[in-house]
Amino acid sequence: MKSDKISELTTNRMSIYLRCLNELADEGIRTVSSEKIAKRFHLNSAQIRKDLAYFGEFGVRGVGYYVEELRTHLRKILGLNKEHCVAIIGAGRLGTALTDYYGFSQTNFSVAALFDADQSKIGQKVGEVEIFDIKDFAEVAERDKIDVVVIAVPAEFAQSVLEQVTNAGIKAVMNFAPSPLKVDENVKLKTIDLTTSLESLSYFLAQPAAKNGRK
Amino acid sequence: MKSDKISELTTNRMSIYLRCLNELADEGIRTVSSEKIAKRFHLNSAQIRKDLAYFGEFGVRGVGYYVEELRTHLRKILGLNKEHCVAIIGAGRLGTALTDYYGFSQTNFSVAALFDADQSKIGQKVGEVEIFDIKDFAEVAERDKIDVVVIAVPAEFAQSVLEQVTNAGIKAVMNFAPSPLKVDENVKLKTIDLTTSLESLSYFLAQPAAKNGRK
DNA sequence: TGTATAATGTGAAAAAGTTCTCAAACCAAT
DNA sequence: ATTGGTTTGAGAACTTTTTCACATTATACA
Ligand SMILES: NC(=O)c1ccc[n+]([C@@H]2O[C@H](COP(=O)([O-])OP(=O)(O)OC[C@H]3O[C@@H](n4cnc5c(N)ncnc54)[C@H](O)[C@@H]3O)[C@@H](O)[C@H]2O)c1
Ligand SMILES: NC(=O)c1ccc[n+]([C@@H]2O[C@H](COP(=O)([O-])OP(=O)(O)OC[C@H]3O[C@@H](n4cnc5c(N)ncnc54)[C@H](O)[C@@H]3O)[C@@H](O)[C@H]2O)c1
Repeated sequence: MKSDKISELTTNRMSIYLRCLNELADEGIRTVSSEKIAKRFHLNSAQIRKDLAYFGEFGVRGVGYYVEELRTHLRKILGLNKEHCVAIIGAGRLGTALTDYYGFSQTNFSVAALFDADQSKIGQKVGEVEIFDIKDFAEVAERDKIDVVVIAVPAEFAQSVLEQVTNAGIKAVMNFAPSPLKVDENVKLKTIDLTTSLESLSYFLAQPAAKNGRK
Repeated sequence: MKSDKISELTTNRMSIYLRCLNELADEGIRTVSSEKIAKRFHLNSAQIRKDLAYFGEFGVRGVGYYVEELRTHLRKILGLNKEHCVAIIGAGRLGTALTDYYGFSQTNFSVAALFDADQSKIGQKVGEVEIFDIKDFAEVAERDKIDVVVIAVPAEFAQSVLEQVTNAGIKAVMNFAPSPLKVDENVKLKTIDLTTSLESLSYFLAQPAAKNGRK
């Protein structure tokens, strides 16, 4: 198949598939069918096959997929065969929670630097990670080979921070500020909006069909 | 129009529209057209009208929408005309960051309680919010009228926590653990998966089309 | 009152995404 | 080799979501 325009829904699922395969590999399972993956992880087998087929023919008919081999393919496809250096902008509550999280984690992402505008925070450290002045972003990012930025500043500053980091050449940004951001189309922006998620839950609770209420 | 099966994409956008209207109201703007909202917040005007039309006829032809009136409708639709009490399970780094965040916030959601399994944490407080033993969840949740739960425990415990809270009658759950959870269909589960989001960004960086690289 | 302008609400068309189905390919056993 | 059981990959069918296009309804003003 080998298509070129892959939807984000598909790439998100690729990440999920990788996680599933990691679990299978940990258990020493060598081959697995799309049907087995689907059953175990509550997914749809046709969708798994279709998603994978966008990227190549990884399976063997009558057999399924070789777990190790497919893992390698997925890691390659997702760009996880290289280390990514993450900078977090905003050394507040969320920023520091994320720093600890990714700093301690076993993934290909490591937090290389924190940035803030508050002079009293600059120079301090969160765990191993130093807090720099946001003014020095371009310089530090170049030196530390930052390729992913997480925005964790108050909403009103998010757009300006976004522009600062994209001007410095950053192409991938994850945003936690509840603010609709405008970005150049050659930059990938992913906004995680907790308010929207919570309000969507609230909508569900408000529906009569849901037959809510304790007991 | 007044349909009954509304997609989650639509409800998420309703939350966005409400945020936009709040901003307009703050500026003293009284009426606005779908086109104006779309231009300003980088949305699609036809989609705004279609989304709103699922719930009623809120606009006036030739005029647009009355900002205050539409806000009221949106808040009602999203179930934001009542307070929601949130419990966060897992008083770790993420759990405490979220507690502070929502505790300080101006929304209809307030964090009423934290729960943990670690005996050394139980009885302590994060800001104003007490940490309870997860064993006492049903009891405390009933007393404090908890209606939304946030799961912030390590992945391996997420499924069991989910079952505990749904057994206690909780119908809306937001999950941060990177774990595929199985849930009853009368419960709304929303998983926010940072690993998947980051890996999706990494995929984008790995694409040759993206012409990446600093400078 | 009539005409020009504005902007909604909604069917229809288009696009995107998911699921079904089955020929083709593989393995194991005879 | 041939048969039978499996499972992929991919076209077709179906579903959902988005966008288009415009008749309809409202306002303003002559
Ligand atoms: N805390 C949470 O759990 C949480 C959850 C979801 C979303 N968010 C969002 O994440 C963002 C941060 O939340 P928080 O609770 O960590 O806030 P916070 O106030 O604790 O931290 C924000 C930090 O950003 C810094 N900052 C401000 N302007 C800056 C700039 N121009 N450049 C660099 N740094 C700057 C501040 O000095 C501060 O240290 C907000 O937009 C919030 O809505 C927070
Ligand atoms: N820290 C982050 O920034 C971050 C970001 C995204 C996702 N996550 C996810 O959120 C979850 C929590 O992350 P964290 O960094 O806060 O971890 P953490 O280790 O700091 O905190 C986890 C807490 O959960 C408690 N816990 C364990 N089992 C429990 C149970 N059965 N019932 C109640 N409490 C229990 C632990 O005692 C601990 O206090 C993890 O699944 C993690 O993958 C964390």
